[in-house]
Amino acid sequence: MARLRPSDRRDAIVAAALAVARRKGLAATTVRDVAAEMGTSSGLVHHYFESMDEVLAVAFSRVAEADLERSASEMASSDGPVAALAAFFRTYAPADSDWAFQLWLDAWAEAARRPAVQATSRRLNLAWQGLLEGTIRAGVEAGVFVSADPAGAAWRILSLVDGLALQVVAHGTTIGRDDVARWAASAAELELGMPPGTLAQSG
Amino acid sequence: MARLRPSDRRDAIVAAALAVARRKGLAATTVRDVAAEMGTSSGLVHHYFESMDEVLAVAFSRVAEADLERSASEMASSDGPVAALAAFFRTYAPADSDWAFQLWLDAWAEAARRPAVQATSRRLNLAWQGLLEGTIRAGVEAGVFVSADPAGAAWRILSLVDGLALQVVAHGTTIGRDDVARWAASAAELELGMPPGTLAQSG
DNA sequence: ACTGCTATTGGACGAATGCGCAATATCGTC
DNA sequence: GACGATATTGCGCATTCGTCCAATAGCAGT
Repeated sequence: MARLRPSDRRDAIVAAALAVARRKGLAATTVRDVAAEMGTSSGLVHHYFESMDEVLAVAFSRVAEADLERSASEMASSDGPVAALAAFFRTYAPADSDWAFQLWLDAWAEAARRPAVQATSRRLNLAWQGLLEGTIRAGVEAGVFVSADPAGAAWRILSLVDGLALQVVAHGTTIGRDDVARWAASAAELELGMPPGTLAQSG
Repeated sequence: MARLRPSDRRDAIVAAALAVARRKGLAATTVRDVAAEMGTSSGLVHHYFESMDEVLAVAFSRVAEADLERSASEMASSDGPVAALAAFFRTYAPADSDWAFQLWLDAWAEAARRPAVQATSRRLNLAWQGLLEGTIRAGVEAGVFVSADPAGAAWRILSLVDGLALQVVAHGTTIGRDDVARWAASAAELELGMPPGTLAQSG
């Protein structure tokens, strides 16, 4: 196969791993799968990554990080905490693509067996929570939110969205994507002491 | 090893599989593990089950079903909807054991790729939601809960608990088991229009 | 054109997996 | 106590896994 610059090859390996993971799941993605997807030999993968665990962690991290940054930038450019919170619900992963959230499901399950995946998953979840907590604190300071425990509120809102999205992606029935958005928003209004419908108007 | 009646042996195999899964996780449970746990040969497992997949599916279904029935019976024998709800939070799986919830994580991730797992997972999740919805309707009727949408409220409470427990089991930090119980209960109080602390007193 | 660096190859290795099968042990029945 | 049915054994087979390594091939700088 063509000789690539190291940074390009690393990207190619990660991209190939994601292509396979999308088809077979993160847990079932093997070194040989990745090599075959790229059309190269399997030894090449270990020339760039210490272990398969690391490949999967980096692959997962790439998509998850991109989603996080997109939400973060949309929230940062919003006009005030209420609009930022609305932007959060609008851009949170499951809204636009099921497969990205399926990757989260895979990562959560694999975390118990793959240290690198667990570290990445935990780091990104903490980042999401921090993003929310910061917005909530800003809203409390601005007088538009009421919360005695911004950190806990952030965990509750994040967990609710994850739990609801889980039902949609894993089971694909009874709950719809629009239910997730609507219910999560109304729960947030309740949690943060906003008048019902506030978030819907700002979305 | 002692010669057992077929139905007893099947039970013993499933029990052994669960004992191993408790230690290593369901995905990492092998035929030889199960045999060693029972103190028998590995061939015996295949004499009773078509495949290892079937063993794991039955094992998962057994614990999940048992947890559900235990909660259902505790809730049914409770004194009124408030006590029933408190019983739900008290007996819901992640509260007492991490490993059972790891089974759920595995199941949710695998659901996308294995129809049999998805069917079982969906059925049991629906049962949990139904259990909650029934309790909420009873509470609304009795005048102790306020809810315009009992079905949605049940999904929100269930999803919140799942999402919080997920953080505990998958990442093992930042959030503790007691946070899950406390936060879920207070969110339920908010959701169902109960005075704060109501559930803690009934727990 | 030559040379040094390294990206890439392709297979070997050991460990682990699910599964199948002939041989053996053990029970209930007559 | 002998016999038939079958529960149980113990190992072999083919695959697959992650990892490693010596050999090869291709590019950059002189």
